[in-house]
Order: sequence, then structure tokens, then C-alpha cells
Amino acid sequence: MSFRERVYQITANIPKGTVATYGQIAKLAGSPKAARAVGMFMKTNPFAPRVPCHRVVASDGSLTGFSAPGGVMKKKKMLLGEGVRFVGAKVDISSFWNPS
DNA sequence: AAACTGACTTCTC
DNA sequence: GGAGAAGCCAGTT
Repeated sequence: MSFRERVYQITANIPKGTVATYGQIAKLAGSPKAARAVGMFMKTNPFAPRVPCHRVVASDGSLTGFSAPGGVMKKKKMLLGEGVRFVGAKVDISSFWNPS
């Protein structure tokens, strides 16, 4: 399985109401520094509806990119509909961050 | 095969 | 705390 395959798999495996950072996905895919490449995969995602690329956010929780009509705002609304907490214009990644 | 690009991340000013 | 620059990875041309 190629790196991108894993990325798509992981992205599609993100639970509803949850978001993951590019770095996290890249790490799970096997390359913690490949966050950039991950973003590219999302951009060229051949599994459009299957891969919830809108659940993938930057390490800051910011919704970067998203060429879809409406822009990041639309994605924000969509995530809100899934139960994702937002802090201002960013995702509250702190809620997903598991503080031990 | 080499160079450029990009939905990133992290450090420093 | 916000803005700018450098580094890494995989893909595309």
C-alpha cells in the first residue's frame, strides 16, 4: 500500500465529530514530516465523499485550503454540524488533544 | 532524472 | 502574540 493510500484510509477513518491534523495523519501514515504531502492528497483526493477532508485541519486547528464553494467558512459550519467544537475561526483541537 | 510546487510545521524576530 | 523564513515529504511537469 502506498503512502497516499494510508493517508486516505486514515482520513476516511476519522470518527464523526472529530478532526485530525495533517501532522497527525502523516505520522500515522508513517512520515511525521509529510504533513505537506498529506495536504496535497486531500487536495487531489480521488475519494471525494469517502474521504472527509474537511475533518483534516492544520496543527493550529485552522481550516486551511478548501477550494470548495463557500470556502473554509462552509467547512466550519459542516464540522459544527458534526459536533466539532470551534474556538473563533479555528477548531478546538484542545478538545481532541488527550491530556494525560 | 531534475526542478518546482503545495490544504504543513516549527523556529525566530 | 503576530509576521516572516527555513525545512521536509510526496506528487507533478
